[in-house]
Amino acid sequence: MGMRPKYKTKQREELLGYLERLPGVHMTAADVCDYLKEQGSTIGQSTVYRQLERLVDEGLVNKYIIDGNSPACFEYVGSQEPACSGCFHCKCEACGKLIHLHCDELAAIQEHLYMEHRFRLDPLRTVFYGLCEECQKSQGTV
Amino acid sequence: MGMRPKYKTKQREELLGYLERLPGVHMTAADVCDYLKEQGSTIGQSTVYRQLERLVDEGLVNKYIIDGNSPACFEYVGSQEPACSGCFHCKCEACGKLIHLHCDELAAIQEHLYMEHRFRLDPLRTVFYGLCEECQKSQGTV
DNA sequence: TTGCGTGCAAAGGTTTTGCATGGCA
DNA sequence: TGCCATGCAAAACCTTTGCACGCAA
Repeated sequence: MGMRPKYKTKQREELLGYLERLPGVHMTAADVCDYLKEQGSTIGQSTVYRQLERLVDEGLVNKYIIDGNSPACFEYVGSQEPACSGCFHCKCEACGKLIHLHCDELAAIQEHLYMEHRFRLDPLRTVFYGLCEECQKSQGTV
Repeated sequence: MGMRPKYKTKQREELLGYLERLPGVHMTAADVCDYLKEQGSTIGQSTVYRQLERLVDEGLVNKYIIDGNSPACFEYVGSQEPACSGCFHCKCEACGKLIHLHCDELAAIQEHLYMEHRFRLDPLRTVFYGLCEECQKSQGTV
C-alpha cells in the first residue's frame, strides 16, 4: 500500500466524494474531471490523474485497463478490509461486468504463490480478466 | 481469428523469422523494429505494428498489456494448440518488475474458474498484483 | 495489371511532468 | 512558516492513420 496524502484538500474531497457515491461504477479520468468541472470545481486534469493513482495505491479504488489505447477505468471499492478473505474479482472483457467471487480454491493460490514463488499476492488489486457465461454463449465460445 | 495477409512480403518474413527464433520471449514493437533495422532491414514501424497485430489475429503471436502506459509485449507462440498454457504474469506493485511464471498449479485455477464458476479466464490479460520477494524484504513485510 | 502491403510523417489520444502558485497544518 | 498539492501547458509516450509508391501474384 502506498502513502496517503499528507494534506486533506478540497479537490481530493470532491473527487473522493463523487467516487464514493457510485461504488462499483466504472469511470475514466476524463469522466471524473468533466463531472467535477460541471459541478463548478476548478480541479485540473493532472490533479485528477494524481489523486486517482493515489487512491489506487491506497486500495480505495480499482483501476482497470481494457486495452492499451482506450482510457483506464476507475471504480470505488472502499476499504473492504480483511473481511473479504478469499474474495476475488473477475471482469468480463465483453460486457464489462464485474463478478465478485468468494472461493477457497482461489484463496489457495494466494498461499501457493507465496510458498512456491515468494510472491505476495494482493487480491484486492488483482482482477481476473476473461469471459462471463452469458458472453461465452452469445459469442459462441462455449 | 482474423484474415491472413494476401501477399507474402519480405518484411513479414523478416519479422516472423525473428519472432520464431525466440519463442516465448517478450518483446515490444520497438524491440522488434530496432532489431530488424540493425540487421539492415528497411522495415517501418507502422509495418511492425500492422504485422504484429495481424499475427495476433492469426493466433501465432500473443499480446500482453501489462499496464496502460508501458508498451505492449508480443511473444511468438506458434500454432501450438493450448497457447502458452500455464503461463502467468505477476507484477510487483513496489518496484514494477514483471515476473513471468510457468506454473501448473496456476493453470489449474483456469480449469477451476471454468468448471465451478463458468468464467473463462484469459491468461493473456490477467496480471497478478502484489509484492516480489525483494520488495517484501526491503519493506519489512516478511 | 491489380490492389495489397509498405514507409514516411503526422496525427491521435492518454497520461506524465516542470514549474510557479496557492493552501493546509 | 514550511512544504505538499494544485493548475496550466507542454511534453512524453505508444499507437494509428493518410497517402503515394512499390511490389507480389
